Amino acid sequence: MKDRKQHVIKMAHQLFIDKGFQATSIQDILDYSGISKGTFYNYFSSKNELLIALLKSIYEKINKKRNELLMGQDPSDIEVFIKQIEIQLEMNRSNNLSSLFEEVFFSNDEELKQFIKKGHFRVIRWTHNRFKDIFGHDKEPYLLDCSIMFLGILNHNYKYYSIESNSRTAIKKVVRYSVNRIVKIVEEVAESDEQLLPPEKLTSWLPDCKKSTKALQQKLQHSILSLKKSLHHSHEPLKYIELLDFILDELVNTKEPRKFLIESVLSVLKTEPSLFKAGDMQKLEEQIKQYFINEELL
Amino acid sequence: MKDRKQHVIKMAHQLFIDKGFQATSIQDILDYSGISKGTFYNYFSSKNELLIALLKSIYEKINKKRNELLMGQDPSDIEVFIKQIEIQLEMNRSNNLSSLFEEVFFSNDEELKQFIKKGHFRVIRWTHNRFKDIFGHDKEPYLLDCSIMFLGILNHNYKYYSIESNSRTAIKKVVRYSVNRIVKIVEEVAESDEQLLPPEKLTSWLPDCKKSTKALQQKLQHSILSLKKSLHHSHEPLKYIELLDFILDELVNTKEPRKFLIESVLSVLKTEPSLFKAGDMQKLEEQIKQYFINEELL
DNA sequence: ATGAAAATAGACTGCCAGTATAATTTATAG
DNA sequence: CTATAAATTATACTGGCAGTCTATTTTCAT
Repeated sequence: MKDRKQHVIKMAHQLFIDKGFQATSIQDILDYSGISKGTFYNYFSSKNELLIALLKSIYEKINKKRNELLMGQDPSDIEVFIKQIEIQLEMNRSNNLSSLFEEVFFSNDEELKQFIKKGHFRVIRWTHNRFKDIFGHDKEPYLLDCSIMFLGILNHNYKYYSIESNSRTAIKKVVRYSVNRIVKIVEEVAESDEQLLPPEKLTSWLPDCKKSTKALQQKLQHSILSLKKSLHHSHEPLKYIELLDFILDELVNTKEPRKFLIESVLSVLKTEPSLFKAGDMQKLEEQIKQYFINEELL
Repeated sequence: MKDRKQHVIKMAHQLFIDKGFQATSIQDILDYSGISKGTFYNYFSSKNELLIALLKSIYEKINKKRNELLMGQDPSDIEVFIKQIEIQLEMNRSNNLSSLFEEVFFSNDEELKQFIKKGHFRVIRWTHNRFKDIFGHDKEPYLLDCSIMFLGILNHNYKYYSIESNSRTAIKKVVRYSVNRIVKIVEEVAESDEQLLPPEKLTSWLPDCKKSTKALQQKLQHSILSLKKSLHHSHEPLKYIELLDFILDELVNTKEPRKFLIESVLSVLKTEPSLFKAGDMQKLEEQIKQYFINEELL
């Protein structure tokens, strides 16, 4: 009955949008979603945990949409970036995320605070990575500052502009305006050569778990190599080798590997059960799963 | 026993700084400040009301310090502005205001939310007024946008920079950096002639109570005129006329009249009780008091 | 079909904000 | 100085909440 858990999250989300997070009591959620207390505490250890589950699912959705927009596009094309940011704001709006965030930060639950904080850091990191794509290597020393300033500008502009009109066109206007500003700021700040925070700070905020990631990558490489070897007997090895190589490349060389892509490739590979030894495929899947769990923890 | 109320506020403030607002129960406040529940609810109708009282006193302090810095200085001197912003951040830091604000916004108390929101608007308005001083009239159409962006940049930069070092020099660095950016942004945005929000929006966010203010101003003008007339018999009328004119000018032509200044001038005027008719002075004082109450309500 | 394991319902506990009432102090008038 | 009214303060009480515990039902593997 996993749908039931999803159902509870959905109902709670509705209540949060309608009444606000704080104002929604657990009893409200029980009544509205038609479950009992035992069930609730079986799913979540607290209201905060439920919120974290909800936010995670929204984060995932945003991430997925952002990645779809980038697929097959030039990463240095700023128009793509603009669309990505628009999506992000649009999702915030439709999920009442901004008010949720604001509410949430006053919580005294340390875990929830950490979660939100990590979320902010991840947004900064994502923006920073995109800025590297867009503005190029020579601007890099200034790009962490610029990411932080960009998000500050964007949030503030949106906050006050949306008082007046809170529509899709409002979002577009705000995003365009904010991006226009940051483009000039990047130029200006590089010229005046002022730096507040060196980009390396990011890795201390969000440690890459480099050791464990490295170790996992080696295991993955090994698994895939042995899979490729066992392909020699296949009648179209090239196609499968390409797929395997893609997986490896996506996991090892991409900042944020696209889970859904990898999963679809895996499913293709699994359509021919005769290709590999029974355990090998499973082993690979297990490792990939582990990899994403690792990613998630940052 | 009015000190007792102040004492409670002070003790609560300490607790808020130590444990956070949400995590502090009313019982904690009662224990820590050695009063009983009845007393507490006699002073404040709720914990939120206490918070509002606390914030008001902090706002006043900040405002006073800011005004002191501006006294006798050139308002267009950006170095003065920098010092004012530094003071503001410094006060936020020492009072743990930023975390308080963040906590507070997730409250479901509508009154408290409105209060905080109004506080944000006032900061924007103050910044906007200062920007008008600094950047001049021709930049005015862009200065509301710039105020909003400046505060976004400043907050974000400070938020993330203070993770690394949270000292007085950190504040200075962040403020200098942020001001350097906004100076260039003002130039750039004026050149590209882009506008998001027209500055008139401010008055709709913070209505001036124009009607009542206008009416009060006329009354004031009248009172002061009659006081000036009665001065003809004095042996040094000029000095007192100047003082009276100063009060009128400060109240009518200044965006944020400096209460402490006006009060000190009033006290000087009152040192010579023979100067004016008994009731006239009192009437003036009453009107000025009314004026500030009006101001406070926006 | 049966027994173990997981899911569910709802009663129960303790805490907290806010209220009502009782006791005490303070102010005022005779 | 005393009596009485008013304000202040202390504390007992209420209702609602989050979270726990236990008994019951459902699910699933064998």
